[in-house]
Amino acid sequence: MKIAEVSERYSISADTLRYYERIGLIQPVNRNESGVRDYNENDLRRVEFIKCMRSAGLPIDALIEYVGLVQRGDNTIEARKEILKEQRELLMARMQEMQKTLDLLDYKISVYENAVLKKEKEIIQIVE
Amino acid sequence: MKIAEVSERYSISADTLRYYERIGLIQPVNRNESGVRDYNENDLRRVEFIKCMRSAGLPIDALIEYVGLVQRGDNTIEARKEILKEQRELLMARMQEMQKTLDLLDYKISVYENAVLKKEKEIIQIVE
DNA sequence: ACTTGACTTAGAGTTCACTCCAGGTGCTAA
DNA sequence: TTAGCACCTGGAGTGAACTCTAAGTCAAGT
Repeated sequence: MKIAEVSERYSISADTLRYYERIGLIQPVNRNESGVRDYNENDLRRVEFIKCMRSAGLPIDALIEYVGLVQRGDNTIEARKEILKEQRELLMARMQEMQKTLDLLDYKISVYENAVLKKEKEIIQIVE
Repeated sequence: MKIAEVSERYSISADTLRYYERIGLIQPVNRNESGVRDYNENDLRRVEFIKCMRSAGLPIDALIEYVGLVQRGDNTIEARKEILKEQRELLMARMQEMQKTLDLLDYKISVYENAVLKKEKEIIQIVE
């Protein structure tokens, strides 16, 4: 599969796919005789994994480290697990922050709803 | 309260606090006779609000727009509510993405745990 | 009187993660 | 056989959000 189709399938620009490969976030993809990338099943699974991790904001350098360990093979399992666990903790922390913000947003929105209601009833109220 | 104390209290650098004020994310703070910022209760609440919103990744330009409307006063309530609602939706979407990633991380970590267990078993078998 | 240290400003620099560009190669189809 | 298109590369440019620097002011302590 050529880069355009991969780009289309995962909604990642071809530029970004090449960039990911250049910086070692995706392992080098096989080329056909004229040097054009030809993604195989494995490559696609890797692209999908990286897309998922990046969409949650996992930093590129942590992912490069992880991918490097995967390439180095079997006796890196413990180290890989540790990276994932660390990123998992960071992700949970961020999600908890976001939940707090979401709660505050919900509260503020409800205050505004009430303010609008009151206004409709011709009562003026100052809300911030 | 001077900038250093605000910075300390909310773990936001003084540079960032000044930057936020410069770009209109925080309303101009009163100064003492020698031009030094003196944050009052209101300023602190605004700083805390911005900190909360930024920690969840709400973009600065949306927040500037919101803060601008707050300053313009009462007949901007509907517009303010709309901004908050929009940001709320975006936030929820991001959290859902992150939940997917968290699930995948959990799955991967469990696979690694099993892999480690198997290796230990193999080693034991070899030893025995 | 002088040093120290916290504050001020405008503006430059940094980091992250892309995104774009110029110039070039190679397949395909009229 | 030439036009068009998708692809390639190395490197420059971008946008968001800070972060740092230089040069200066001011109040307090020695």
